[in-house]
Amino acid sequence: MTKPIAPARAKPSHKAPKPEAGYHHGELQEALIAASEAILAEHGAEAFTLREAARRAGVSPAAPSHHFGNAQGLLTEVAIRGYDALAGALRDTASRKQDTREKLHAQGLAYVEFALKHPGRFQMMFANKRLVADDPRLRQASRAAGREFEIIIAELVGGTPKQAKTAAAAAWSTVHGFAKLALEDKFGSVKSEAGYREIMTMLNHVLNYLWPASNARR
Amino acid sequence: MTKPIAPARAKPSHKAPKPEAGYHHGELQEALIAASEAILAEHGAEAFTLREAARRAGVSPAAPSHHFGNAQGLLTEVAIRGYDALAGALRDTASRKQDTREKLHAQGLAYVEFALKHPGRFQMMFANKRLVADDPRLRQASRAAGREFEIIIAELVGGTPKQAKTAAAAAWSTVHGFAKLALEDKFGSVKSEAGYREIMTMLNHVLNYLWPASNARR
DNA sequence: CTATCTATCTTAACACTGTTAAGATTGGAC
DNA sequence: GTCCAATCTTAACAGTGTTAAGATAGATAG
Repeated sequence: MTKPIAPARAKPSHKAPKPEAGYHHGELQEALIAASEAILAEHGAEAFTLREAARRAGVSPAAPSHHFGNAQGLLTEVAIRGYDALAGALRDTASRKQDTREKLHAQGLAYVEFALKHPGRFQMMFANKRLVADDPRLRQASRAAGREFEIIIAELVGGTPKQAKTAAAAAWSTVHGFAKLALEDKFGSVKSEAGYREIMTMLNHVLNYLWPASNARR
Repeated sequence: MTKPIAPARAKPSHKAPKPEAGYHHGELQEALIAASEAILAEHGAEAFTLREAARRAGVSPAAPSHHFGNAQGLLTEVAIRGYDALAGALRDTASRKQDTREKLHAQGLAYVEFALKHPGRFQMMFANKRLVADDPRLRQASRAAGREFEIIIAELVGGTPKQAKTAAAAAWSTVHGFAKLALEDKFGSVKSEAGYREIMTMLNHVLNYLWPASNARR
């Protein structure tokens, strides 16, 4: 599945000057993924439609099946990239701080920021039933993102691996729950810029409130 | 919308011994809600279908519209009852403990237990886009459930109302995030009885890990 | 250079879905 | 006893994901 990455843009050298003539080439996968991400960004996770993705990519509704099998396959690819982006954001954030405690705090902020700025993608990443939940690459991408947390946590709390895992689960739960509740407007509207900033300062308080405990326990 | 609660079961006294003859009467709302809850319990939130709910209630696909407007209306009613049940569970749980700290801990366990035992209902309660998100009764029911947390939290941490709200948000985020992540299999499979118990003991550790801080700060 | 092969895409169809308008049926109000 | 408003059905519409069968194009082999 997912093809061998395509032969690096095979050029139709003799005819058709524009690459959009007749048939798509190796770019369809990317075009479909991009189209899907655009839908998620513009209208949220529930608005995704395989046909709309195909429409935006300029192909027939049946075309995606040859590359991704079905809608779940395409969305799984989108989710994998989402986890990669999330892991990258968490890693970048941590790298910008010196103090371990600050790294964790910054990661918490970055996690929620990611969720609130890319709600459609974020929701889809955690909509197992719309994905191929047991896809190895998806599972690995998800675990890799979680590991970014564990690395900092282990540095902070020490203890046995199991203790670190529990602490990481606690941290992840907090920021994930906060993000989810915020996205469901449980802390007020997140649409306006003012609402967004209010929620982020609230998160700041929440993190300062909960996580000092981890610091004291090493 | 949602009708004036129906005239208390108008009996077809003279004909038709069985109440299932020809037309439904004041019981359709209840029948549809029950059918919807059954679908959620059996196959999860994504499996819900208005037509299937109508099918189970023994009516045509168009019948629900007269009572709930559309699918969102019906699901909103289901979500309201879900929040009521959740609030009741949280209240009952708290009432069974003496120590405030234990009340909070027990509520955390009860929250996740509710989510894991009624995943379909729980997921639907937090699927704003599938509900009439601004329905006053829904908002009130949601707030009432959240208040069960705030009551205990305020008792535990004291401080200003805003501090209490922040602490409640922290507590709610933790258990909500844990439940959500568990439901997406991020802590291992929750299907088996063994997996369920493992996750609940993990939650126990998480709560003991995070919330003692609240205790120390009063 | 030509023939063939295989991946890619389209067309057409199927079984679904939610929603709506128009008509039938009912029980109770007047 | 007649009308009325609520309730339900029938029928239709636009839209969905998926599949099978056929068309097309690019690469490959002779």
